[in-house]
Amino acid sequence: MIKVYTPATAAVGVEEVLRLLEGRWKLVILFHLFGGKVQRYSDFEKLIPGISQKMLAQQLRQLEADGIVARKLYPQVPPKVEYRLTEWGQALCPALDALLKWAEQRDGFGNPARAGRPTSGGPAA
Amino acid sequence: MIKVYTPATAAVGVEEVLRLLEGRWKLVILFHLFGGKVQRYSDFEKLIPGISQKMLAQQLRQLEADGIVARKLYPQVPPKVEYRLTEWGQALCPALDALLKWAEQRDGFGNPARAGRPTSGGPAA
DNA sequence: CAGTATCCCGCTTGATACTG
DNA sequence: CAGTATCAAGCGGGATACTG
Repeated sequence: MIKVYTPATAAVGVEEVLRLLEGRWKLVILFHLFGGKVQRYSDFEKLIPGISQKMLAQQLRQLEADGIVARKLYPQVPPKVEYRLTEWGQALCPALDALLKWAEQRDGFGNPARAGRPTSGGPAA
Repeated sequence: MIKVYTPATAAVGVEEVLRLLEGRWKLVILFHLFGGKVQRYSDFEKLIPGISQKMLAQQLRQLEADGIVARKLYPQVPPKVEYRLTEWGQALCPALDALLKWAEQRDGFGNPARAGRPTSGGPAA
């Protein structure tokens, strides 16, 4: 079954994907899980400096609700929880790579080295 | 030259890309330009119901500043302005397709038909 | 250990009006 | 035709404190 998109439906489709990925910390979380890695709640707190417990929990819950990460609770005291990617979540990796590759091409197309809006750069602050 | 990413730098890279794409109307605009299509300001107003002049202008300016769309002004009265994608902007299309394809795979991985957060679906309202 | 509950602030968006 | 200017609202996110 091949889906056909109009400009409007394609845009909506991509927007839905972006909505899954938007959120100040989701990408970092994801990239700490790609490749089959498994992390505990406290691992993320160490791996991601600056994140608050509220945000960590919130972003994880959303990723879980969206079927991207899987949560495994070990009912013991003290509690132990593991996070890993779902199969579908893993499948996201190549798509994100495509975006990265696209970004890398930027200066390859005779683009005048982004005068307008530095994406991060500018002279080292 | 092959770029090497850590979880953190990869996340930042993708975030930078997402920042270019975020904005209530950018994707629709983009999809109305993919395939070499050229549009005038007023075309967008017709093609995109609900968009205000302020938002249209703003999103176009940002896309232009980011090197994704090119603006061509014909100095005449009344003014005429055309928008098209840059080469780099065109190159974004396959990457977005990858995201769309990923979204389509969702139910293919034994995902329980997204109980948590319907991305749009649910039984026809 | 792994969370939840509140309060507050900034930024993006929307509505509306005006102009070269 | 192709914009700019101004003002207010909504929502995501940060700081902080508390709990099974």
